Amino acid sequence: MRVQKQDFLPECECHEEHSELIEKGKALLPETTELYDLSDFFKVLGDSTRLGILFAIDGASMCVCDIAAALGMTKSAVSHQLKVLRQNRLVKYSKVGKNVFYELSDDHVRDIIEKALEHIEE
Amino acid sequence: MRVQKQDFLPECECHEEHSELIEKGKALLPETTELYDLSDFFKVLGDSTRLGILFAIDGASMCVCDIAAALGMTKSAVSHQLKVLRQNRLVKYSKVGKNVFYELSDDHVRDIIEKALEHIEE
DNA sequence: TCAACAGTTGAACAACCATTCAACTAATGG
DNA sequence: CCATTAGTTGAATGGTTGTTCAACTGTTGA
Repeated sequence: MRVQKQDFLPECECHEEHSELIEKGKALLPETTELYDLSDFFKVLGDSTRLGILFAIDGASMCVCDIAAALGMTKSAVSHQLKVLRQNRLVKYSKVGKNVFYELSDDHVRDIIEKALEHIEE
Repeated sequence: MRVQKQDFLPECECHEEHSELIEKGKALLPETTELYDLSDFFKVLGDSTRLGILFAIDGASMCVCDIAAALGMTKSAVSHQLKVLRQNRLVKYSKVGKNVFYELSDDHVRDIIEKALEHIEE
């Protein structure tokens, strides 16, 4: 969701005393586009179906039909989510006959999921 | 080991030849609850406002009013998102007079965001 | 040539979610 | 005690999004 910056400032007034703090906080903010790219990336991982797909194809590439069978979902639902993963370059695919085999595009994502798993298991 | 049949199976039939592949994929899936916990965690990070808050308070704790000023948003909107961050233990807070100061709860999250930034910058 | 199957896609629908608004609590200073 | 300000909260609203359904493409094998 694209949030618009407001032209007016929030209604409180404590920032008159904290102006340096606010400047410091502002300085830490990435570029707006970078912030959106980052949240978009996390948004892709923020769905159990898409995560399930990533886990399932970790190890060996699988065709859509098999992924659907492994997750207990329809091909259509899986295909829709594969499209999202494709558009965000988290998976790559190759056609073999009637089948389309998907696999992880790199192991950067593996690391991030690994780290997140460590975080929630504590 | 026998595969347990689900209420509905995907309508395709290629899994008859690929049954080992499917089993392999299924074996890689985490427990359902763990998958949901993981996607919930990423969901929290999948919002530019919440990410902005995390960036802003990285370095020094800030009160709600200042965070709102740094992000150019209303206190209410920020407070709602701080609640989400609180409930997921990504931030902690301390009251000082009328102000409530928020800070990052640990630097596990910093690492994950760092890694994700590396991933999208390529 | 044609039937069957793997996969994709767009529309529709429902569930979800972020912001706004207004009302509220609590702390401060006069 | 009262006015003011920081912060929270619930309801309402509008946008987003995941799944379903049906229709479609393209490949295979008979």
